[in-house]
Amino acid sequence: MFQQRKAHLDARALVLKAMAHPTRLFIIEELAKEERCVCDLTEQIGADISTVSKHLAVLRQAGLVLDDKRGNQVFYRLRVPCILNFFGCVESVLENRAKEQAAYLQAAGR
Amino acid sequence: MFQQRKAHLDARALVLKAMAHPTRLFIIEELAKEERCVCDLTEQIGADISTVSKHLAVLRQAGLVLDDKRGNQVFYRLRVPCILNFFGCVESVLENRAKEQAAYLQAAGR
DNA sequence: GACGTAATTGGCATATTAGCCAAATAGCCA
DNA sequence: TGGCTATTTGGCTAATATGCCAATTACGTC
Repeated sequence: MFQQRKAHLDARALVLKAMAHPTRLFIIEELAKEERCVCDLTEQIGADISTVSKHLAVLRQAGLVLDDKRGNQVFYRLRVPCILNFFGCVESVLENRAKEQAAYLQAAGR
Repeated sequence: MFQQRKAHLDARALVLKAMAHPTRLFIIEELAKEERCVCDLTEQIGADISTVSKHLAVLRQAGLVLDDKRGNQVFYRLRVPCILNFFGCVESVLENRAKEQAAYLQAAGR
């Protein structure tokens, strides 16, 4: 892997890594509906608010969400809606896997 | 997060996590061109073959690639080309970030 | 069967991540 | 200013991921 290509791959991997956590995927889906303050997300997720805040920081640093302070709460919103398109593709991966597993089980005579 | 939704998010996160590594992104891009044996990929990447093999196992378990043993080598190919579409979206994230950073530096008078 | 090559697996050391608590920061209102 | 709420940050521990080496497995050839 050449120098330049490596740097580019690293940058991409960072964005993907930011998305690659169930709680952060949840946040992304919720923000796709509408903006939310940290307190609302925290209540939905059921974790410590500091944990949620750190997840949001990861998403922000990756460039996936924007924050907006209003009064003493901070509202987050999705910055890059196109990532939602990707979920359809991920679904197809999951479906393929499920089918394959079913076929395997059938072949095994169960 | 309800039980069912959580399971679904976990499954999605697993697929994303499998993609979220520079070496594995490299492999995905190479396999998008054409199938490759482990030895070829290893040479391109320049890591230990066991390391590459493990990366491929991660991609396989996530359902992203398929393997095909021929003779004493194993050829891998991309199973889900739609993930390539996503890279365009990731690029836009990276571009936005770059622009913002440039604006920030300019505002700071540099 | 013995040898060589390709690939996977096990094991280990190191690095990174996640989540909680406690402490600090920031804004609102009395 | 003091008290209250919302959020972020620091610090710690536990869990997970990475990459190498060594050992094993699988295949082809002699």
